[in-house]
Amino acid sequence: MLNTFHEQARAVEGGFARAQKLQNCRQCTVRTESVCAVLNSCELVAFEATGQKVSLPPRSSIFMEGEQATAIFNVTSGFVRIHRVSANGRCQVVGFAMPGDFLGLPAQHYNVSADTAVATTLCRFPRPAFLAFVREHPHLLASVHDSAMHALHRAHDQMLLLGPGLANVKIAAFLLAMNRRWARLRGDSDLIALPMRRQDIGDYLGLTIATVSRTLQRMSRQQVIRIVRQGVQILDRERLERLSLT
Amino acid sequence: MLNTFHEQARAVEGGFARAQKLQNCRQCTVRTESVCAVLNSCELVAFEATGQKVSLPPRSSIFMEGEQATAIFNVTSGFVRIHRVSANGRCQVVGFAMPGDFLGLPAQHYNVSADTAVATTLCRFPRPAFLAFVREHPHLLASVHDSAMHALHRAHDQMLLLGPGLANVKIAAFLLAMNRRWARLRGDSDLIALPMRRQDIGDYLGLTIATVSRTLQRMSRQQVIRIVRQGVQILDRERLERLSLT
DNA sequence: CGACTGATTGAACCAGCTCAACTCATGTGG
DNA sequence: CCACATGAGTTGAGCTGGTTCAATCAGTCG
Repeated sequence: MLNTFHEQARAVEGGFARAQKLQNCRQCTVRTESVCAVLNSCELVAFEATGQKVSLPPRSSIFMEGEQATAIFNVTSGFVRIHRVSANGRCQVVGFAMPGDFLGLPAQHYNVSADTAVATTLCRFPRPAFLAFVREHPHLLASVHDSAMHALHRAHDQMLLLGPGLANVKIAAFLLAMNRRWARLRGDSDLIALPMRRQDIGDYLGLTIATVSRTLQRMSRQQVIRIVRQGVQILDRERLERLSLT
Repeated sequence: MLNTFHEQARAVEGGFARAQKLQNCRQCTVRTESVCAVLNSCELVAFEATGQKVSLPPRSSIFMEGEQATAIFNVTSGFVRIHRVSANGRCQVVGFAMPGDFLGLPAQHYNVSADTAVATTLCRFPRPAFLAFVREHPHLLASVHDSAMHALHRAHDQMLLLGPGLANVKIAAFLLAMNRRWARLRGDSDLIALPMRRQDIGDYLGLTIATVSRTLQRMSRQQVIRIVRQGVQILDRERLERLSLT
């Protein structure tokens, strides 16, 4: 087990054995959800050659705010928490990345930190190789740009939640949003996986861990949800939706 | 004076006389701050041909969330408020655009609303023409993408402010951020123009108008700032910076 | 001069915060 | 196998900063 951020960072750099050559992009289960979807099979082979596969244990750092951006990533399994720390020390989770999502959109320096919530696998593309590939394939840039626009849109969505508002509403809207995101990957289901900690939910919504816990428990008592290991189950979706609008 | 959103929208579409042919991009005062900066003078002439100049009175709509995106804009003077309205009716200001900023980054539909805070002039580029031009000039796409990444970064900055935190801190950080943005355009100054209403500042920071007003008045009483018409003057920058970190 | 919009100010209230105790599951080492 | 340490989550009591609601003030524009 890796214990310091420094060791964890080195794992991602490829210094550890868990980084392997990338193979079989064509069989990749999240390809259709990812920026790679716009590449044809020929381009995919060339793209594949520039990347490597990385497996990380839970709670390890992928990259940190302010670091030189040496690579961009594509999440293939697991769950990633993206956050920033403000001058006064408050941690703001600005998003969660799940399989198919793109990390570290090409800027000189990472402007957020990313770490794994659970065991996670990623495709890692060194930045120079990625930039060179993009120059040759402008439609990939268009796709990356689309992905950035989606990220911006989600950021705006989150702002609506972050501001003032009842904890009930925030949590309900958050649960429904997570449900929709999982549905895109795994199909509709009443079960919502929540691989992150209560603290992360709080830092995402601008609530304390105590309020998150109380609110979930209240919803559970009211038979709106059932709290299960690593997630919740929706019992009364209509009521949850009504809550999220109030 | 245009009174309804509908009339205002038509003004921007070019139905009114205030839309004119675009000229003199080379003399444009904000060109170096804008995405156009990457175009050489030859490209600039071609680009210029696709756009038109639009002048709008204060408090008029540029585009609205959900509308078909028919054009993209570049602010050349004035001040623009960008916002979204949540399901429960709360208005969240997600950003302000000032001269040099790009509006309506190319997506199928606008996903935010934009309206002018004061009299504003914009370059308007019809979407099809813009997309065609970008296809011919991939480095402009790169520039637009950079601009989007900046917008994403600013969105993350704002999230840090939006969450929990004392009104003092939010307002101080907001004032300093506005000061920095104006400094890029007009050079360093103690005067901070605030062309938006108190309500907009509140909707931006997740505070009510009452709190915004009280907080500014308190800072004024404490000789940290002086409240002037359409803005504030920094009297004690060091103290303001200390406040913003607390 | 009124009418109107925006800003300021006051008083009472309340949702979520703080702080702290407690539970529960997990893992560790003797 | 148990004793213990650890970390996450839950729950309680009291506090507080910002909200709400409402009144007042100050420009601005017919």
